[in-house]
Amino acid sequence: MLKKTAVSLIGRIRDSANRLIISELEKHGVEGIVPSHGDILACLYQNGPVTMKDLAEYIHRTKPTVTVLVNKLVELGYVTREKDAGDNRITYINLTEKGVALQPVFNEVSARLNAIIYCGLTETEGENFEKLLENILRRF
Amino acid sequence: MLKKTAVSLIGRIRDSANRLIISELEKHGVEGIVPSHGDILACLYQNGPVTMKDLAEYIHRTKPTVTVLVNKLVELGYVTREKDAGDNRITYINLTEKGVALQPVFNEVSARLNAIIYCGLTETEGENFEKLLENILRRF
DNA sequence: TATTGTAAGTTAGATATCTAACTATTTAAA
DNA sequence: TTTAAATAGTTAGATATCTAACTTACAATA
Repeated sequence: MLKKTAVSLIGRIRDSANRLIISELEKHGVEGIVPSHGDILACLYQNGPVTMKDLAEYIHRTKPTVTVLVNKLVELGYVTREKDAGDNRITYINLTEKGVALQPVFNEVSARLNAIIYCGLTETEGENFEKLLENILRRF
Repeated sequence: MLKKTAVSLIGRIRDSANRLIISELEKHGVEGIVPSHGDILACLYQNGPVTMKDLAEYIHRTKPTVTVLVNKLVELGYVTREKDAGDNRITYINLTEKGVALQPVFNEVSARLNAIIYCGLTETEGENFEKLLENILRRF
């Protein structure tokens, strides 16, 4: 018998994941960073300098939100803004040394989070879970 | 091969679900209501008058958040506050007629959302999915 | 070339959410 | 009985998020 609790559970898992990320980062002495900031840093670790527009797409947030998030990361010294030489509308976001230095911490937090999510699942079950989530997302 | 995308997908499904709820409610002429307001109304539909404290527990939000959410629902005319006669610290939240009248709309939106989530799953698969989500949540 | 449109980014204003601090009331302990 | 502790709820202040409107720069078309 279905309980129809999936939506609620998904919301609560997201909340729990966000809290865990914030508290793990604080344990490593990193303060003022929330998961969306982490998404931005993750994008920069993977792709190098990225425009505001591409950042917004990557982290699935609007451009004004990304402006606010990047402002914060600039204040905290993790990234810098840089105007594109050819097209003056475009701003590239770059990691600073401090930003680069954060990568091992992020990998650790990420591993801890994925351990909680995937723990107890076989490889196949994990793959099926991911496929199921992808299919759900596609139906919206 | 695991992609380790589950956390990200869960976050995006939540965002999509929230957007769907808001847009479906607006289609029915209901404005200014977000999913957390819906959680409060759902609690009232199921349990009748409830205290602020119990509401907070039920919807997994803090008391100050519930205060804000209830303020909004009062402004919009869906609920009223009522002091407990015996213990003056306690406030009960009651549905108004307008609040009760919203129940069918909520049921419809809820059905639409669950159709998206559970569509394509057999009964057993749905149950396993719910169990999996419950287990993940328990591990945090 | 001038005008019109499009694209990138920020600013403004609103809101849900949190933590911390506060008020008011009830309960417990001295 | 008086004082201390616990409980219910709100207020204050901060922040991430959104939509709408704005600015600036480039592109296209007349």
